[in-house]
Amino acid sequence: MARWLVASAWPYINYVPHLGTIIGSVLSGDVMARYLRSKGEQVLYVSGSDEHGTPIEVEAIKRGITPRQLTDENHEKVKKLFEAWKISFDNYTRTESPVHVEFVRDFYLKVYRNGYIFTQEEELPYCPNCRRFLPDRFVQGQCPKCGYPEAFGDQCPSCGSPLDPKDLINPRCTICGTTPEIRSTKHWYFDLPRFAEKLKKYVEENPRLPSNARNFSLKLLREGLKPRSLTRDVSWGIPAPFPGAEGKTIYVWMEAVLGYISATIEYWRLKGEEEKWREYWFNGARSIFFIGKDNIPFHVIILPALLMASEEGYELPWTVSSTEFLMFEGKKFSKSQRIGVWIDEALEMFPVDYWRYTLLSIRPEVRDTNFTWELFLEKVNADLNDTLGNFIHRTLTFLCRFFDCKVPPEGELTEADRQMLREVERAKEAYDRLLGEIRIQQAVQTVTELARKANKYFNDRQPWRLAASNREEAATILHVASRVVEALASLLEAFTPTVALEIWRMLKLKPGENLKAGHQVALPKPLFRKVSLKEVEEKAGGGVKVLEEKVTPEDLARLGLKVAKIVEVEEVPGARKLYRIKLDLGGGLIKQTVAGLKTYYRADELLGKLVVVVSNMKPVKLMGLDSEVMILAAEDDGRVAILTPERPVKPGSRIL
RNA sequence: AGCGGGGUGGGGUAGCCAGGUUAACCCGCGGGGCUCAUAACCCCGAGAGCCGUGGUUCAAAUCCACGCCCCGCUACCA
Repeated sequence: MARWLVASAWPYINYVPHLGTIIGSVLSGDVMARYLRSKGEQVLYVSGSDEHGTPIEVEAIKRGITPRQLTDENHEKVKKLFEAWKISFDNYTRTESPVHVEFVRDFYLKVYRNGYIFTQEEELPYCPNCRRFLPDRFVQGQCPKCGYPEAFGDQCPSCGSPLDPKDLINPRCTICGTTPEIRSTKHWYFDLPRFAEKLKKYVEENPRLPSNARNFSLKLLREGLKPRSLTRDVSWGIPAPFPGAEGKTIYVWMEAVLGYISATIEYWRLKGEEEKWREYWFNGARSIFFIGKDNIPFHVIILPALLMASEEGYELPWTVSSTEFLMFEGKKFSKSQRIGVWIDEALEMFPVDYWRYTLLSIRPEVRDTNFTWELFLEKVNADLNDTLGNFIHRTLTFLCRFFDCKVPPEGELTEADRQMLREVERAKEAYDRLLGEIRIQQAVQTVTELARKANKYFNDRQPWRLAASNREEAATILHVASRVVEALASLLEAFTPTVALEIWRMLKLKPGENLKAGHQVALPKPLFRKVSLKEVEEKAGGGVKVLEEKVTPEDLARLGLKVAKIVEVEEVPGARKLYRIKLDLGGGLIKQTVAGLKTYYRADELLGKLVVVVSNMKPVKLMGLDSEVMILAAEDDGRVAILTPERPVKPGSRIL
């Protein structure tokens, strides 16, 4: 029998993960681990907290604690959260684990002795005040290409040009603001290009890789691999084991990917079976990695190359399930802008299986998908509550009301009954086939679809009509319906484990046990409840989530949209983009605005123009000048056009 | 800029790799049925011809080319 290692990407724990992080990694991995276990396979599911590196060090400094204190705290928190999310890890460990540290050092020493590591001097920005070398992201300054003042050392967010920190004008350290200097430092490199041929073969000959992972990796290989730097001048990390590398640590990415192995070792060491981990990494063991698409190079290129470089004969990743991204209400999840839902707040709002079901049913397998509250309501109310929950509840209630909560015997099956039982088998087959291809989204749908068919069956057969007149036939129908409930429990286990357990409990069965005629079930209680938009609004309030509201004519009226005529345009001393503009709003009313139009319009172009304004803006001061209204303009990729009435109307005309 | 992934009824998705019955499913919408069940459930109907153009083919949403649009990546941000 094959041994399976299920692995999910290690969350970087400078903060709690959000919904997008876990659907691609730990939640998907959990489904697969549960599924394979249910098939009787030998499965080990591992992951852990990724806790080294500059961002965590900086976060700790900000909070006045040590990095270790920070990660101790966050690791405990995240670990507990994953338990609450019912993620069935066999080992959720961390990169500070002594087993990991020891393994990484041994591993790289081996790779070093095998001759795949070399050193090189390079020049990097160094902050004399923080006394540290700065990663590119930690240097900010003016972009040499477009002049944007807040460009990062690796890229300008305004014009998109890739940059080198040395090119920035007036560079500064983002931690303390000091001007960095360029210092020379020596670093150790992993000779990745040496594995290009073998990697190409690996990718090309692995038919299981999803197309995004495959194509992206082949593209990287076509473009040519570069040596990967292995070390950093950062104190918070695993000390590099190479001779002469005192004071250097291993770059976080390059050690965290080895965590999959160290977590396996740690698991078996704790069990007292020191050598057993090898069964999960050698001799035909199969590994499945669950990651987001941003992680493809590390799992399809770098990890396999490192395994090759060890020359120990490790099995390479059997497949990598790389999802696209989950968006939140049409936007990227953003910690700084508070866009999204984090896994701690999610559970404070609704039961874990509401989330698991919704996320799994929109798992971004083909393209980016979008989480919206509207969608959440649809999944919970229509799928879970109305379809699944109601079918189970109506069946068990019927059973208790008419048959003393006892499962009746099968009796004589009609074609419709046989058809229903065939649908159960068909659903199980589809479920197996789809999960075998790691198509979780479709597999979830298969289960809901079965419940739908069961509702139809129940309706068509109308057992309530027969309960008095033809008790035997009614009995047969309820026998069949009960078996569907039983099947739903096992099919739901991987997706919504808490609900599955609850169904087993109501059936008074142990998970996986078969239902027999005469078996007594419990009085049912509803598995789900409906969620209202209002409830979401109340719970999700606090500015964390944004609900898309439809606008009424009254809302439009609130803006006080009016036509106004520009009667005066003046430059604002000292401002690069601003004009001070006076507008005639009709009836002798003159209001002033300060608008950023100077780069788009000359003063004489604006003078006399009829424009659309929001007349009841809350006044603000810009460059010390009052701005009371706002001129509406359209923006298209850097070009700006003022809105103006299509034929002349009186200033002050209302806009409807 | 280059590269990768996409553009399918009003909304959300599947189908595309392995071309082929009336383009599937959920929500929503209009009408009807049932009353066992959590105002649930079931049925019927309206609504797209699959971004555009051109090609390959007996046959294309599915393959190819070009164009337009969206998202992401470009690897010392984790």
